[in-house]
Amino acid sequence: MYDLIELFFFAYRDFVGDADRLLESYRFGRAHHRVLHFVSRQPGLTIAELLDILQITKQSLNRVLKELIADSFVEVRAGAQDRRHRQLHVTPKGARLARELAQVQTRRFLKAADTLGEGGRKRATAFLLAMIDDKQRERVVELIGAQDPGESHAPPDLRSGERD
Amino acid sequence: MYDLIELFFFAYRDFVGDADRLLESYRFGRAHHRVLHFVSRQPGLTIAELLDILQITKQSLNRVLKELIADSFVEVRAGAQDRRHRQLHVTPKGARLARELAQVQTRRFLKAADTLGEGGRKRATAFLLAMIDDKQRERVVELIGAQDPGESHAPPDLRSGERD
DNA sequence: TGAGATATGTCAACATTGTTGACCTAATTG
DNA sequence: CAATTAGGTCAACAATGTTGACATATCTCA
Repeated sequence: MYDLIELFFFAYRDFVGDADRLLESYRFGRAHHRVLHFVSRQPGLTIAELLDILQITKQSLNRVLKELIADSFVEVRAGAQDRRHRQLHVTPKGARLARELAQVQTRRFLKAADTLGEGGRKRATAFLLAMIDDKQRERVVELIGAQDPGESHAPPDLRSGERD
Repeated sequence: MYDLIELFFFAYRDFVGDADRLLESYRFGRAHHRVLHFVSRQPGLTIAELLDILQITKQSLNRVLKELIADSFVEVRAGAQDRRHRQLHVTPKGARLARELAQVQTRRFLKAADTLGEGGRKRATAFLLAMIDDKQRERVVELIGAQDPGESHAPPDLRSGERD
């Protein structure tokens, strides 16, 4: 399986490389990307939920989150029921960057799917899913299944008011 | 493609997590792992070749390589024809660790292949290969195709006159 | 109401791994 | 011998992770 080990390494590197190049001009790093991505995907996410997804410490999260907020890519609101919670949302500017980032990475998937032909995407999904820890898989399925995949006309998830 | 983006992220994280846990007891990090892995895969690799594979600076490489050498996981020999070259080899101890690391990661692939059934491995390989930069792909193919996969008694690759 | 528990923020120190830039040695090559 | 090449090393710095300690706001419950 040496070849798979190496392929995974190179493929992941090229995959994140796409985003890295884009992020450079904003002087952001991968950590910013991850935060922006998940906040954009799950509007209203709280700090605790985000920590749970990223599996980093709050100090590490806070460093990048502070910058995203200072630069108006992410917005914080107090929780409605429990005002201790911080609900994170992307601003229009943040949504735009998140979309751009997703686009370059999507392009790579599309090209790959094209190469693989019929059913390529489905099988890639199955493969990646199978590579995830048993204990994490269910949670990840929920996470990615929770939202509609992409460009469809899905209802904006009660997003709470931000629109371009 | 949001789901694929996220799946790739989680899958890669769990994948390297396996090795991380093992490396901890040796007080090594991922950087050490990568070096050990490629040296073990391509005995006689030179510094320049390794830099080319890893795409990091020689200063960064040297930091971890020095430790691997000091702890006798990797061994350096002067090139046979050109004594400026350093030819890197794993020691028996290094080979053992490299094998252990490959094993935990292989286990994950095997489990995934099992889940996916017939042809799963082949398609996973195709997918990962398709995800690699066009410009890098050929080189990667050479890299992973160059060596026999695993435990066999392959001839030491004629690389340049260095012999045990 | 007051005492905890909970969610978050923040300060400081440190580890790992990447970077740039400068400079050094040894070996090869023309 | 002079220039080039392969590699080593020092120093400084950046990004992102960690631990530990402590502060604040808010909620919950007796």
